[in-house]
Amino acid sequence: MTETQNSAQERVWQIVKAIPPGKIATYGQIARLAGMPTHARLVGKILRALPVGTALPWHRVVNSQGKLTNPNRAEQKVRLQAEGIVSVSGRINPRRYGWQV
DNA sequence: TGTTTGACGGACA
DNA sequence: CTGTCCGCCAAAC
Repeated sequence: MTETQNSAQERVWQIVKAIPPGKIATYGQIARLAGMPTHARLVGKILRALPVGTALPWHRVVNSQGKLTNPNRAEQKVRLQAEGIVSVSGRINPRRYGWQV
């Protein structure tokens, strides 16, 4: 494993960890903040590799359409609701819950 | 080293 | 609104 891979991974972790409670961010947004504007999919890949029970708020990451696309979306929805994030018709309103950086 | 995959995104019908 | 298509590119295969 190279250092660039490592730092990319750590940057993503750092950014996800910085998402405020009650807010959500998109994969593309995280990729851009990490300096990899074209690697939204890589963000998903990195999050997928997180250990179960990680302290990172992975549940605050959704796609650009405000939808939950991960394999564990049921759990994610529960966690989001626990933070007061309401989805309308299966979507999250970015105007209210989007993470303004 | 060539091919496929994918927690994406945006354009389009 | 839903569904389809394509560009993207590191990883996995």
